[in-house]
Amino acid sequence: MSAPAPNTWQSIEAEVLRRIHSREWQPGELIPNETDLAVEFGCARATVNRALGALASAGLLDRRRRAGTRVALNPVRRATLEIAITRREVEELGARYAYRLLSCRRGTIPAAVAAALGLPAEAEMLHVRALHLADDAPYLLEDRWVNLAAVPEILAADLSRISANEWLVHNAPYTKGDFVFTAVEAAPEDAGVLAARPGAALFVLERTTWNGSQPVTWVRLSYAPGHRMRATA
Amino acid sequence: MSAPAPNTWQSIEAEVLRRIHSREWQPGELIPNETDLAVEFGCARATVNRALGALASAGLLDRRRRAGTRVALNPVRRATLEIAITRREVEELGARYAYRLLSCRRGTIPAAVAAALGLPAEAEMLHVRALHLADDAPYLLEDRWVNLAAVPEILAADLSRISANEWLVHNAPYTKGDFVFTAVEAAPEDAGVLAARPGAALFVLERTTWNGSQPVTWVRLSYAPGHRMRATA
DNA sequence: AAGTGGTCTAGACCACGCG
DNA sequence: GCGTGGTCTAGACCACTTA
Repeated sequence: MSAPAPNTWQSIEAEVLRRIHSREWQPGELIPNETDLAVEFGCARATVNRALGALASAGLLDRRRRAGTRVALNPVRRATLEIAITRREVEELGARYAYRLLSCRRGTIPAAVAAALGLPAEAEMLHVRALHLADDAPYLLEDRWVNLAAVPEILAADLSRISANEWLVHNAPYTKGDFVFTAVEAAPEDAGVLAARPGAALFVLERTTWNGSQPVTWVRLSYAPGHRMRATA
Repeated sequence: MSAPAPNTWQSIEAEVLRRIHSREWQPGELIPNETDLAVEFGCARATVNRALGALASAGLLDRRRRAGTRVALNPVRRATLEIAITRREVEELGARYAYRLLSCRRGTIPAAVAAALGLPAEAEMLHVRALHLADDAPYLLEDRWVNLAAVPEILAADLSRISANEWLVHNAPYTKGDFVFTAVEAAPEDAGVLAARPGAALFVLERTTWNGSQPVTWVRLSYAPGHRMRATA
């Protein structure tokens, strides 16, 4: 007999994963409870709990008190996207970052933005349009509305030097964010800024953020044609 | 004095988050170690560890052994996308799901697919094209290459009844997946299938999956115009 | 060398939700 | 009611990394 395995929670996670993949435990099937598995693996229940918790948060197990733990019938894979400051996103591509403020003024929001934020149309907002560049080529067009009731200090920021994106990340935490990814055909005015052909397919990310229940900002990021956003799971 | 808080790990996470947001702990700053925080909060170190671990995995703290825990200088927000079976995706929209197999035959892979999978060009592959529909309208065009060395059993599946998507989720687990999101202009042949105008902007998801080190499948999902993919953080 | 986070243990209590 | 997972505790050992 070799020495027993160290029984880390990762090793138990791997063993459980093996049993799922090998169909030893079938989709939908109830697996033994934590106490029994702890005995089988010769470890503490907390260790089993950690391993099963990780698999549950990965979508491979369904766990419910009293009802026990089952192998997920329809495993939902979760892909994690890392959303960094645009400046760092560009720098990590190995490109030189530049930034240009296009316009910045107070105004009232379009109905669609008001609806997304849950604000009245007459709310005091700051509208910012800015272009982010990578190696002098247009990289991303930022079209943003900031709720001045939530972040009045942004009026004192010099948005021609620091992007609203970066200023907000450093100065306006948010507790909740909604992300929507779409593809749109470039509108003529956006195409001009992005050096794209009108009608070109643009990858667009719309983000709405709240701090607690207070809406903070709505932003539409239109990437230059050909952009690829990566994720891993 | 009121009774002490129950000191769940969530309550400690919330308190640490409050200190970060309030700038009591500044970006880049070293925060007290787990032992000291456990004393301050009047709880076990494991509880502090769990709370700080959650914040670190959310990207708000940087933790390193010996070096301690710092407030992240550039918090990287992580958005989680749930990737379900297409059938369920449609059904959860409240629409009636339908599926149509367009073509299915063995063949050799294009160079780009071979490169993504890390396979030689002459690998034995199955090429599947299929259309997923929501309420009889084209929803998603699936263009897939399956590595027959990894999943020979798929030849026995009736892919005119169950989609390759669904068959693979239930029969071919993967351990690693790469996702790429882009926007492309609809090619004439794809536009026809999707009932879209040639040149329309399509939201595209390319996924490459491996089981261990063995490539399993490469798939390109082209959504009908107007598709919105949502995520939360 | 020494201090930090990472993890395991054994035990306990509790919240939830099915029957 | 009661079995399940969820969590907390107190203590211990270890791994990593920086000084």
